[in-house]
Amino acid sequence: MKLSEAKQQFIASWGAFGTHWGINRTMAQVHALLLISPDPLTQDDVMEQLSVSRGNANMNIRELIDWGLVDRVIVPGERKEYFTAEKDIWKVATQIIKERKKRELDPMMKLINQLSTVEGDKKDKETKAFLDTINGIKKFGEQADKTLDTMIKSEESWFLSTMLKMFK
Amino acid sequence: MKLSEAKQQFIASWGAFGTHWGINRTMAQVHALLLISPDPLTQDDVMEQLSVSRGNANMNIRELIDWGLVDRVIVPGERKEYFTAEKDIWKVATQIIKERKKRELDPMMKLINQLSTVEGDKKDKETKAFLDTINGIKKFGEQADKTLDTMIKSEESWFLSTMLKMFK
DNA sequence: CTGAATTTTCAAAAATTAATGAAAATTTGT
DNA sequence: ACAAATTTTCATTAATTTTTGAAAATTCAG
Repeated sequence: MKLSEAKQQFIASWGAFGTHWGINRTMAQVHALLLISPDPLTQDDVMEQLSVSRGNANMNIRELIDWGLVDRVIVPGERKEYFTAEKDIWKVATQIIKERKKRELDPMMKLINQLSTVEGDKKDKETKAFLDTINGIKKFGEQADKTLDTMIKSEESWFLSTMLKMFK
Repeated sequence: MKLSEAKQQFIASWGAFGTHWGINRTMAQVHALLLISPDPLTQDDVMEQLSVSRGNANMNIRELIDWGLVDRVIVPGERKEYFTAEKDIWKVATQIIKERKKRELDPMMKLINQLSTVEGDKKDKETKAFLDTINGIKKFGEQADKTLDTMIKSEESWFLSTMLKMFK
């Protein structure tokens, strides 16, 4: 398989993959493109290589920056902004976990905690079933919360172990 | 907060939550409804309680059965089919992980393995960057694959122990 | 300060995804 | 085997999400 073909394949598949995870296709494609680019790219590079409009490229690049997956790079003597993606896939995973935890797990747990205060007779079948479900989710969420925090915090030690692996 | 209000809240939020995970709103709502129902429900119960059409209810119930999250229940002396959801949230999580692994991780790894055979000079910057990314994903995927298999096979306290192993 | 380069916004259009509901198919009791 | 009950299908419609591109805002060199 030729490189150009493999690149296209990777970008297309990463985009399709993203849609299964609530991420829009273009955003995932921009991320894929930056992941395999040795040097930072400009918005125009992204527009051209993915055949998307200026507005679309801009929105999705900013969204990736929000997610902490892409950084702006200043190139001395250049007016345009350049963008680059974090290449260490373990760091990418950590960052995604961190953001999704913040955006999804935390609000869900807040809601579950509210719902667990529902008034009603615990002898009532409907009430009991509701509370059993809510409390099950609560316990699960608390465990997930702790575990994910541990994972997120241990980031630095992964970096170290990754570096060690690199040199042997 | 009253039970009826809490139920509505839970169903609506679970539905919204689902959309962040590539699951359609109605499917997540049907799941939520069955999770908090002490007894099995019929398609008509689902249609009525969620105000959705027959076709929609039918499609989403079947999809949940495909995912292994909902079962048909035979009620003796009744013509209609009844449906019930697995209530143990740890089992629910395991089942979802199992299915997503099969539907998403496995195909992605197949693609990555193909792409890692790309021809080209490893001295070329573009080729090197591509292969570095692909190989990084490959290693990550292999580790994730093992870890998820362990999680699927083991009971209860898998979450913390396996996750910690993954990152050390 | 000026104006050209660049980035950002956002209303409208396009594309995608989900829902409806009637018809077709299937199941089951008699 | 019949027919009523129930489930499933799927073409059409509706809702949602994404993309476009031109205008507005911003940045920055001279």
